[in-house]
Amino acid sequence: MSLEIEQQCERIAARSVDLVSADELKRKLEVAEKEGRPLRVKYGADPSAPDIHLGHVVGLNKLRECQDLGHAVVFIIGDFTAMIGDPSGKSKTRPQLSRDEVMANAKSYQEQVFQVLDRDRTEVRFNSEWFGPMNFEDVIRLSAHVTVAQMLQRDDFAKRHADNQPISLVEFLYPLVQAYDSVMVKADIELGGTDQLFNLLLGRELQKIYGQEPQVVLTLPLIEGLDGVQKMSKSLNNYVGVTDAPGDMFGKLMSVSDDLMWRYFSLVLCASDEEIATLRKKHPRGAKDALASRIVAWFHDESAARAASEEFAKVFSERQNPTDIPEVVIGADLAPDGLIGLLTLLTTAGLASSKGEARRLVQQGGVRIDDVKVSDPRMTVTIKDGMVLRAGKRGFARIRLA
RNA sequence: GGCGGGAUACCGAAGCGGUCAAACGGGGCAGACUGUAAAUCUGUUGGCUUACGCCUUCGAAGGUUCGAAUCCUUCUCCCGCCA
Repeated sequence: MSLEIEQQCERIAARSVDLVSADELKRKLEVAEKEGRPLRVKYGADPSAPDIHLGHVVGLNKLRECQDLGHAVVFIIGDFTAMIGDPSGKSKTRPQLSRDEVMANAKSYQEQVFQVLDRDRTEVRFNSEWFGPMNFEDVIRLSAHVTVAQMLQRDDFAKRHADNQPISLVEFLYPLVQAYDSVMVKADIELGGTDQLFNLLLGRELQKIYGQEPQVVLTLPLIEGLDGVQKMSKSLNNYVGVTDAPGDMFGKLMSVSDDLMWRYFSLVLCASDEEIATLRKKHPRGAKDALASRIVAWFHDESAARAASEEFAKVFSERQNPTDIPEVVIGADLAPDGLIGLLTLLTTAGLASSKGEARRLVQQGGVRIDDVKVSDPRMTVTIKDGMVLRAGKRGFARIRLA
């Protein structure tokens, strides 16, 4: 029996960065088993952006593992927080959202989340449930529990304070809000990215103050985005969304650097070290194809993954035209006698946002008509119905005459 | 309340009367190469124009000047320090 606890502990701690503390976790697991109740694993989500990406999946995977061990996930949607506005990791204040926006986001959020989580072992809560009814007096009482010095222990606060960067009072309130969530749901474990460590620990402090046993804190690595350096986030546009179309998803994953792909294998696909060691022996191109295929298959299906892989090879390895090319209808008014200026053609086809950009594309040798390179920006094109215009590696349009 | 600092193109950041559509870095885009939309290297990166050139842009509005991102005035916003 105790061996089993040992194993559970290991499973839960796998891939994690911080665990506060292993002993407490063990004890909680023992008590839970004795009492025959699941542990409550809390995870907070910010519904200010409606779509989840692979960065979130890292945490969701861990939650799913906990569920598979028989525990319960308390998934908190920070609807109250989002309506106030949210300071992002870039230390900028996000715009506040209306109730309707938040609810719409929360809905699509849940749909996506349950592609990873087990619905039956998940309790979804909105934190407006307890923050909504609070009045200002309650807020003051709550904030009295924490000192400014404590707040300044948080790394980014300390840094910004030292650099004379502004810190809004509201930002001091957020960790408190999150910590109070833990009190309200009586969390046994809280999970978050490494940037959440302070907030998670504050949850422990607050729980103690409210006479509860402090939650175990578990942090997971923040996965780097497509740029390979900064953490994956929507605002940096370096993310792979779980709702991305199969082709886009596959392509984005193929653009992950060779070094980074192993982290994706581990954190997104939960591949074991042995499995990764085996994959490392393969050609990186093949390993990356496997990575992309598996992720596409997960969030779409096998056939979509196969199709995406084949399409990718066709377009980027063999430099052929893709199977589906968006069609652009050229009106007769734009092309009298079927003649049109090359630059006008490129902009109306949506392959360049201005004639200047179109000219640049042509001059740099990035434009082809029916696979024939064109290099004169001044050229006039005779339109043939069905001709394929290519701009750069990814821009395609099939021209249709009106 | 007092004092100081700042607002420049997608972002960061130079420039401090003409040679500024504005250095440099990042990002983006393109090309070469390749195993890929990896890595690396090169080019390019306000709009219109075949081009000469023209137009818009340096927080906002006025002003000085032959000429302003650069000087003056007012305004708006942001930040810090001392109270």
